[in-house]
Amino acid sequence: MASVQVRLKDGSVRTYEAGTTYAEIAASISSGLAREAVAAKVNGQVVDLSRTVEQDVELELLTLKDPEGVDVMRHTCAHVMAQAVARLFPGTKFAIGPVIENGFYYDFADHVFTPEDLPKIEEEMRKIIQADYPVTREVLTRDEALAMFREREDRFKVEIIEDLPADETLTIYRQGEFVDLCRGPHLPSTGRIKVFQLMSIAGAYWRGDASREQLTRIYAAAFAKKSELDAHLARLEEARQRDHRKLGKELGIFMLSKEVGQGLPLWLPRGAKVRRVIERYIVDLEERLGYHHVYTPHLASLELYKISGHWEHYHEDMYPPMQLDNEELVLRPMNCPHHMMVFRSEMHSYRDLPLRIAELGTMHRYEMSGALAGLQRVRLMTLNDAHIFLRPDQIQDEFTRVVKLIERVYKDFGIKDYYYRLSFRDPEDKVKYVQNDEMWEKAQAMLKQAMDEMGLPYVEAPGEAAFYGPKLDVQVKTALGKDETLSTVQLDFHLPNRFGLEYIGEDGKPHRPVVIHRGIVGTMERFVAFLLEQYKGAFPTWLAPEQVRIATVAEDFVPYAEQVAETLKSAGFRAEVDQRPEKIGYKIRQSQVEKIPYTLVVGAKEAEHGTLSVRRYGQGDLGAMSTEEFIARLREEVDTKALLVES
RNA sequence: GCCAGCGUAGCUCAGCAGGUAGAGCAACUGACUUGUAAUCAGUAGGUCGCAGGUUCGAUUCCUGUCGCUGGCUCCA
Repeated sequence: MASVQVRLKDGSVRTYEAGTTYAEIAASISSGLAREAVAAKVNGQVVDLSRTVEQDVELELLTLKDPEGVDVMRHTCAHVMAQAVARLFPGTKFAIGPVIENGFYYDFADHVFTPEDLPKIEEEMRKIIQADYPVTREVLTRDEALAMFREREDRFKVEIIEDLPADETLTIYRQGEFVDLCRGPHLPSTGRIKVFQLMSIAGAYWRGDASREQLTRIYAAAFAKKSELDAHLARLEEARQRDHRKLGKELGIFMLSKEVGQGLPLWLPRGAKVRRVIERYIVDLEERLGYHHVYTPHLASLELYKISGHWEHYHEDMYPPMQLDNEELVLRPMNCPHHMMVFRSEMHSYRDLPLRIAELGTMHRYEMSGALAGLQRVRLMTLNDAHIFLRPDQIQDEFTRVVKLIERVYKDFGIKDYYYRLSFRDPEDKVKYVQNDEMWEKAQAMLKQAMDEMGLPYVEAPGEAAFYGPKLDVQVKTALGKDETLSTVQLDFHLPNRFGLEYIGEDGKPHRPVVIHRGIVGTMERFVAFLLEQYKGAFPTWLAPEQVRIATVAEDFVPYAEQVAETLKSAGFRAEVDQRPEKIGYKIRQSQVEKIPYTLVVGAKEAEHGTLSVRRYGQGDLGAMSTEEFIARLREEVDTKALLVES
């Protein structure tokens, strides 16, 4: 028998006979490892402990302390769930059951699940785990596998196998009476599963394709320790508490109602105040940076969108045309064509470029009803939009300037948790994207180069581009963990052609400009939703709808409180007096619940000495100070856009 | 749009083997004139999302519809 050298994680090298299983190797190292190992990582690839070593390898034995070990457990747990479902609901068909963050899911068909089924499935899973079935691996040829799953009328598995190359060897895993087509690896036995909890039922399309069969997906969480599951559940609860829909309602930021229409938010006074501060901030900043803000109509002739190509590529997301007089009008889904027309309104010299046309552009998009979510996903939105007209040689400089602007703005809002995504076209998709291979290659390469030269990390996402060009998206996560785009920078060689844009070059001849589309704050709706979640509703002082609440200890001190409020308002701050005949404790509680940055308590002492008792949200009572001191403090906080520091 | 679940007072929620509803907070009235997270008492408020059906009788059961939630797809 040939012997092989196995290099372990600690660098030591041991010799085994070829054909030794990794489980046996684990046992030869220590009884603890024999007990705890769940899988083997061989030359970087995770495999079953039952596999054998056949040549010299690097070996790491994985336990449930390793994230990869936990993933193996999650995968086996998915099989256990499928086994439980097979026992409880015979005839259910199985699609796929992959591992995801914090757990796994499995997609089923031919059985309608209700939430009441989940405890039953969990109970059956516990029995399967208790029974501690060995999980065994078998290798089949493609034809054997095909025959097996055809026999079982498992249409999804059959389709998976049919899509694999003819010479592919396949594996199946068995545990007790259950068998599933699976690449593995798995735990040695079902009894090794630690803690899990079935979380929710959802619909999902077979292979993620909306034109295909809809399956029922059961999501589950699974961890190596109960404490980890508990922590996960606590995080979910925390997330629900910071959901912008809950906070937005509680704090009077916005409302939605079916009487107004789906996805059409009303900005309530407090939300409108926050939005106004953001709008002033970004417009002022952009004007300082050479942007020219314009106003253009929300309605447009359909002609305009035929010229731009939106009608061809984007009409499913547009409200249908209205026929009036001899005009067909649409609600605009984007501002780009209007800004193209602004550019075309006069002749431009190469010296005028870059020309930056900006607008808080309100637009309507017919989003699918199921996609709507609070302010995060709406049908009417206002974008902090701009179109920058450039010479080709200016692309990289200007792109860099825009990315720097994004970083500046994010810093001001304290946004730290984001990543860059280069969104490219899917070359296979001939319908969604305009067809011009050379343009796409050139534009995508330019974006990559610019990001590389700035030294910024990014991920690439094929199939995420706009129909007219690639883009850089800034991705953030919502409280509930969904990825969404906050800011976007898009490179466009297409619309300038469609609109026949020209500038006169140094050579006195007309040239075609390039356009950068960009949204920094993105849409006001999504941005405020994001901020609500990020700040847990406690806006920093510069953004807070009400910065100061003045609470009177008794009615006698209302005149003094009014005087203080007047002083603060004339200094440019947002202050209100709570003069109701309530106890001071009650007023303070209410001010705290409303997450107002500062609460001023005024009574006899303050009125007599002309001072204020200052309470900071998140910090508590700061003691007495003069009105001047307080204004200086406020001014400093607003000017520096200080973030809330909790003590 | 699709699959599943949910829809009771302004808000958060109870209730109902089918006999036309209840709490807390908020609102309003009154008393209390108050010192750092909820003073007390009282009043008012709901065709139980909407429309059909079953039934002597429906908030409760069934169907449809609208909306919301989770997920899929899509997207700023």
